Amino acid sequence: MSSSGGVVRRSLLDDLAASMLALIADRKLSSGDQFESVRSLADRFKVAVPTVREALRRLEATGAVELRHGSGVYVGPHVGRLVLANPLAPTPSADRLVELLQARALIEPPVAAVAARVRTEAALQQMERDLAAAAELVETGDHAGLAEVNMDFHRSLAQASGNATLAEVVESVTVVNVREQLEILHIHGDRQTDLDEHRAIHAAVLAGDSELAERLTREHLDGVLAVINERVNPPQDPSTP
Amino acid sequence: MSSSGGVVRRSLLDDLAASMLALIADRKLSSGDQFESVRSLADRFKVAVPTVREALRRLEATGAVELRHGSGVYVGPHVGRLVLANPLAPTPSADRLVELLQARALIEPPVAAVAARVRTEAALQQMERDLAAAAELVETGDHAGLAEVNMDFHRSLAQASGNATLAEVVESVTVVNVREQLEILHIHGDRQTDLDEHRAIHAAVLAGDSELAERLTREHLDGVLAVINERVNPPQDPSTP
DNA sequence: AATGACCAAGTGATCTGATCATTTTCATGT
DNA sequence: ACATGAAAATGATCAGATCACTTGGTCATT
Repeated sequence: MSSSGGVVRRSLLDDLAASMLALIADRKLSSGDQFESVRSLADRFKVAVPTVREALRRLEATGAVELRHGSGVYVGPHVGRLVLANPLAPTPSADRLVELLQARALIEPPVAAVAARVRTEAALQQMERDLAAAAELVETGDHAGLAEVNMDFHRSLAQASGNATLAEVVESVTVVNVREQLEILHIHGDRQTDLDEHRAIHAAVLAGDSELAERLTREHLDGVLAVINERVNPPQDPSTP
Repeated sequence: MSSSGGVVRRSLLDDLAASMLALIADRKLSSGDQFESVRSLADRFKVAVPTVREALRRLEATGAVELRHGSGVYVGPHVGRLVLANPLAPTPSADRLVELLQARALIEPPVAAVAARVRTEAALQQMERDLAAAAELVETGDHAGLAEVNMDFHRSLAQASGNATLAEVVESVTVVNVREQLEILHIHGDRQTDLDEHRAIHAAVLAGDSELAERLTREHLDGVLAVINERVNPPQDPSTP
């Protein structure tokens, strides 16, 4: 009988996917490295090509690998992550958007506080680059690009906490789909204000003032949330019930 | 030409996966419902069986569908989610485990506070069921089962916040892999104490005392974190450098 | 009538082998 | 040195076949 007590039922595919991940780990491959061709994998594991491809699709779905037509199989950007944004998630509804922002307003301020205490060097520099890029895009009026860079800032802030799991959580809730949704709803805060607030947060983190960083981040996200709430749930006029 | 203005480069597989999700949405299928056979899908979309299977594997990886051998294709438990735990994640290292707990200790207390304000009815009842199950398992000494039910309690707590995104985040960071890791490290807090603390949190939420719920949750998780930290980073003895 | 063994249809899992499409490489010619 | 274009490597898709598992019904046994 099985020694682990568990059922040995794992399908060929489960084994395959696990083996391929193990292979990547053994070779110490990391994001962007080329892996191995589909055919050679099929040969190595003594299975047919379509089977290998199914296993690869599974890995691909979580960002563990990438399949580039005509080029090869590569290690993906999310290999080894614990929490991810659902890559198949549809553009969220307005309600879901509010929920998402509420979640961020709850999670990110404490993360900023930690970031101010830890201050990972690389992340600080990344924040500065994000701010510079944002300033540039405010000038040129590239609103779509600006929205992305602003998200990048929040992710870099989370990186500064030095906690990879926290960074993954924040990255997961700062998904880009949201940008589309914001544009659909024609929600735009004052872009210069956003930039100023981001700069203030960065300064607080740089100074190691965790309380200030937390408060500024909370105020910033609450502000965004207020704008969105106003759009999604227009304030009731008491005179017209 | 394309009406959406986006790049039309999406591969056949992207279209397939998206179409199948749309089909599920159109039919208003939800978790557990039977979908459609692989062969009929291949027929419907005029593609070969292996292609359909690749697309299904992609959906399967995010919990959008399930393939049951000999039975059929079913809608999965995570369809429509925004944030998920990486289903392919390896059992985390000790360091990663500490990070994960730190993240939970940061995120869950404010969630508990919201839960105490909102108090979703169904979630409250679920918490009670979890507590009852936990009490049972404390008696029978089923430690593995107990660890799972304790995780369930934290998930139910997050559910009570009424914010699906928050619940998804909490579920993602309360992955079961951690149980294995805890057992590997032989980390066990006092099980009766855990149960008592969970009961106290539940009571605070039930009473709508958000400050208390937050504090209790924080103390609870900090306690767990302290135990783990002690194991992973044994306190330095100054007399033996 | 209830139970259990057995069979058959439906369905997923895997294989084989081929062909098409894209990328990359590299020899060739200017 | 550079541009060109063929050739090789590689992923994408197809077609059809066979194996394995689940399920529901049949039928004999109790």
